[in-house]
Amino acid sequence: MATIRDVAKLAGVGVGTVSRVLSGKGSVSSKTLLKVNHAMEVLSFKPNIAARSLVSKKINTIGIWGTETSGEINRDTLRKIETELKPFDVHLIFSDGELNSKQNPSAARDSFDSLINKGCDGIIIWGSDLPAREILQIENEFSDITLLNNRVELIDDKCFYFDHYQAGYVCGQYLIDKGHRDIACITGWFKVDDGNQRHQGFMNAMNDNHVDIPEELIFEGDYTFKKGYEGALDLLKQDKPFTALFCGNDQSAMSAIAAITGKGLDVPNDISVMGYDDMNIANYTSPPLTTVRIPFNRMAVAATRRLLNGCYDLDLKVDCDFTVQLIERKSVINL
Amino acid sequence: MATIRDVAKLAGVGVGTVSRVLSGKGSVSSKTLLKVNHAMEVLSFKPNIAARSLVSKKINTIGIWGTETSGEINRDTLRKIETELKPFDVHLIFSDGELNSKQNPSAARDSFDSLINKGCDGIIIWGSDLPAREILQIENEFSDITLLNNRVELIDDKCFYFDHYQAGYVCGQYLIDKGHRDIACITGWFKVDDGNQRHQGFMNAMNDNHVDIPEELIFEGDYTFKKGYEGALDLLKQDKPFTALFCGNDQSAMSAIAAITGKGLDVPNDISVMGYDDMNIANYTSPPLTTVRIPFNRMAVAATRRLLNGCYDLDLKVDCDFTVQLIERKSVINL
DNA sequence: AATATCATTGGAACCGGTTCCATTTTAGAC
DNA sequence: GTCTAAAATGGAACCGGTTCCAATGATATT
Repeated sequence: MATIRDVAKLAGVGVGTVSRVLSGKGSVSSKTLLKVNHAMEVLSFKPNIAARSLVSKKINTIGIWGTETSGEINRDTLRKIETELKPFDVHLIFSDGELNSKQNPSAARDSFDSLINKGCDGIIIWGSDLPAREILQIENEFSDITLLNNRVELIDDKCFYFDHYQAGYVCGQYLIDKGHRDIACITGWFKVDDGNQRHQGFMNAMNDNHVDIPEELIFEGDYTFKKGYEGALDLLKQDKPFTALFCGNDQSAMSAIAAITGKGLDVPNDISVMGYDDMNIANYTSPPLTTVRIPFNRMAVAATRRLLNGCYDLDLKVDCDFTVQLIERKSVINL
Repeated sequence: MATIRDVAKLAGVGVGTVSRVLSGKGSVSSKTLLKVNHAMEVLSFKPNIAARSLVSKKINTIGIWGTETSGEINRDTLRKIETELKPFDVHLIFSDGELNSKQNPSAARDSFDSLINKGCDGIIIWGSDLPAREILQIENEFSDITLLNNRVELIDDKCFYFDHYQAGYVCGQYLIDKGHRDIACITGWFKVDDGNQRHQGFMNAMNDNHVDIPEELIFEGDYTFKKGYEGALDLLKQDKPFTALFCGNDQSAMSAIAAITGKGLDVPNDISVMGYDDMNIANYTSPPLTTVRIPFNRMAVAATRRLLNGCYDLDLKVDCDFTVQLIERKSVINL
């Protein structure tokens, strides 16, 4: 592997000159430029990233951290983030908080620390799995972070969150407007803030409309396909008929539909099912899912830009306006 | 940020000694060990990764590259790969070949090069989007690669592929065994080898059983939800009734079911649908999908280990035996 | 007590870039 | 042709680790 000194020697110039050519900063005569470029070509010179990082103190990678269940770290979103990073030649590494959590209870923090030890220029923290206290401490020792789908009071400018309370309320109100009164729930994951918020919003919509949901019709889920399926079967077994089911996310809604259909009932004619998130799959369930659109991708892009601004002293525009949008498809009918 | 020299000074020892403590190699008296550890603690010393990489010529990250449509680079698989890397403190960065491919036709290669320029210790190449000639050239200049779901003759030991021909044949034979004779297809993506292979296997099963599929009942898909949906609608419009539909992957099967159901037909009673891959979603479609299991995760783990062995001179066990398994659920009936 | 052996240690040199400054070259003004 | 300002250039010093070797200290052997 050729080094900058090899290039300098071959081109008959000093290393400083080659470096100037490389960076495009400082002045270089056009004659020298040609010589150097030619030498780089001949030696197929590639600058060593480690040497560069040693001086710049930037490794041009940012980390993203979140737990398996806390949200939708899906490929599509990751790709959106990558697209933001690409123009600045920044790469993304991720670390999964839930990894090995059974063997090691502190795995969440461990996996986070692995991003810090790696020396990432910045970290996107997805979800609210880390206590606020710890986040503030991290922010203090290692300032370049942004939070996605989480809110911590003292660093509000670094938080990109969504009003899940309102979205939950919208869902509840929608089902009521459609004439449903016997309603069941497969909730999100209560260990995580947004799961509570959307449930609270939903329940308050029920309250405000004087609709009572018996406890047996509330199943605590965790956003997975598995729990959605089990939850629907469990709810059907209760001695309380219902005409609508609200699910904490689209994945559990999809598997709930599978469970309901598997029992010989029809969605939406026997039971309406409402999702939450508007993931890609929501278009292609049978029937297509009525749901509420959470602009995760836009939030992720905003969090990424905020982070880039902080890490690399940029001034990218950051969008902060995230609103609820109800997406009516075929899984909820008018009673 | 404290450096190794700060630690040495505080502990009253030389930098070599601190380095020896850090690496655990070479001998250090227990008294000195204590002093050094204490100094590191006090200064909350974290070794600088860039400086380390500069010497070791390893950046402890590997890259994974593949295009959007070529396969199932899903979160689950990435997580499996990460789990393999974690014990060796290696991170994963990925680059998406399909990114911006509309604006820039050479984007696939660009995104690959970005991994090389980054200086990754090794790269997993997923799918067969890169021509064999280019792969061999890459292997030549940059030997640490493994191929996942692709086969290139001269570097067979670095390839982890699956017999899609056989799997396609199994699917065809299964539908025939179930009594189906009027069969339609939404194929995989023909630009990619495995798409051809599974289709070829399937068609040969048809041939061997003297079943003829009219051209109108073969829709060329691309593995996406979208094409699956459109494909099913297109096939239903043809003037050729069919009792079974074979899809190139589970995603297109799922959306095909949505399309068929949306037209008021029943799966499987009117039309049986067969998937391919056995992704997680296959359990939760309505009805649950009969499909064929492709052990992507195991293949990915094998490719990862092979790469680790090459990059870091390890000797991990590499599994190479990947066999077809038919998964019967509810989307195909006996005629 | 003298010697051999081995454990322990300090620190210079190195990895391959960037930065900065002193020096040389060039171009323009008179 | 001389003077001056600006452009262009070379290379030492530096970033923060690792490696290696010479030097020292400790222990065992005779």
